[in-house]
Amino acid sequence: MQFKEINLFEGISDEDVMRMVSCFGAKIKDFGEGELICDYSDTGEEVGVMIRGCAAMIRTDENGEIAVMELFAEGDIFGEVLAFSNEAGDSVKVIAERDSEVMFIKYDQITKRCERACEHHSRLVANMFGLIAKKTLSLSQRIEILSKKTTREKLLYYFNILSKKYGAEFSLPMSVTRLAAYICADRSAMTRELSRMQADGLIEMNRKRIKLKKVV
Amino acid sequence: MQFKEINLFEGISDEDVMRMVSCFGAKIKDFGEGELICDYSDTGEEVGVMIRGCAAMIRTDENGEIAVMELFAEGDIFGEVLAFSNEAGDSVKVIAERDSEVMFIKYDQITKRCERACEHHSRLVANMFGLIAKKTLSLSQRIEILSKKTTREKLLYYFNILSKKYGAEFSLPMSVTRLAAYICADRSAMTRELSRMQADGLIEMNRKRIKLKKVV
DNA sequence: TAATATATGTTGCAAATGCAACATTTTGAG
DNA sequence: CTCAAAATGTTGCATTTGCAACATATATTA
Repeated sequence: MQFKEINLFEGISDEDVMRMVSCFGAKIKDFGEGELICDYSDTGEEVGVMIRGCAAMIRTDENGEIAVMELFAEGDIFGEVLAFSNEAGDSVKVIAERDSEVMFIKYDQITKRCERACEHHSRLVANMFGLIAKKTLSLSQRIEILSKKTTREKLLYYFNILSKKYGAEFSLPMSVTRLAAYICADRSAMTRELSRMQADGLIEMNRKRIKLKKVV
Repeated sequence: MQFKEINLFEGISDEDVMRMVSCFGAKIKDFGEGELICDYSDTGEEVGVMIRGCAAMIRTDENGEIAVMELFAEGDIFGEVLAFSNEAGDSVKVIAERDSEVMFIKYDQITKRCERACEHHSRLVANMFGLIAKKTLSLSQRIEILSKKTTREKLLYYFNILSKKYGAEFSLPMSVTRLAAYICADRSAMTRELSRMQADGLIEMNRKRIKLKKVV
């Protein structure tokens, strides 16, 4: 295991992580492909850390419609309190997409100063804040995008965010189909708008490769 | 001062709050109406706690357009890391709307275990998690709303959330105009849709008072 | 490799929406 | 109370969008 690559444990050595894990009474479990990692009907006050593999958070509504809410890769954390609202009372589950290893830590163990006063506890708390803040940021970013009126405005706003990160030429970090879902637009309508934007000389596009002509 | 009413300090006595404040080196400042509380151009690693009064987070974009992003009441916390993304590089400021009192605490003081080992430090951290989680929840709730295709679906989803909280009859927690901004719809178009929903027997509505006929 | 599933691209059409312009009501300041 | 400002309600019209039904391209698996 290389815990160093997991953001939650950044700045903490593998040995210290192991020490904290036992101090916290955290559990590490293995899951095969398709196996249920957790179910948010029974609310556990735990945070899950993807040590290895990947998983998907799946929502099933009362009509049986299934939606992938989030994908988790190695190093990602997930938990009931972390970034999803389930006001509709739908079934929300996390399912392993491959063979995976997940660590479960109780929230109150993170917030409490443990009795043995683990050296790196405050670092863990700071990392946790950082991760939640990052998630919060990506949520508010998406709200900014969704608050634009037209598909063109949504796309341009999103492309500008990407261009600030990667420059005027970049590859989409997701498929076109997923992009449509992300900006909550009909896929075909979005493709049509992308064509128009090319015709209007705003972008050049080839598959996932995009060149933003006029950076705002 | 009654710190007990401030969520961040819940479960901590006023005396202990004062003790922690001095231990943290936190500052309490007064602001008059219209005064600048903080500016996110110069990024301070602090969290602000509204002790008294209220304030607004204001964004000004490159075209000089002004938008109220958030309103803060007594007990609310705000901070750079907390729930806003500023990819567009707009000017974001927090302005006092009345005479107000604000406490500023440095993030790392919250995450670090202080040297004098304040008794209630872990309670503070837990409260902070709770507040961020609450904010995260409201953000993802808004995303759920914005992801609905039609104005009617947005409204019904939002009304159902409210009805789970307050029952089938409730008052809007904001003005109709603000509701339109919240669901990112044109105000007049939204009003039109509300009329149609009444005509279709989905709701009864009188000003802010709403009765949801068919709870989903 | 072939066969199948998935992703992408295109278009007509009906429905939903934004926008503008207006009337009316409510609120708040003096 | 009076008056002005803000909020609310209404409607016609042009634009944008979702939807359906396709064709084609790419990826995946047997």
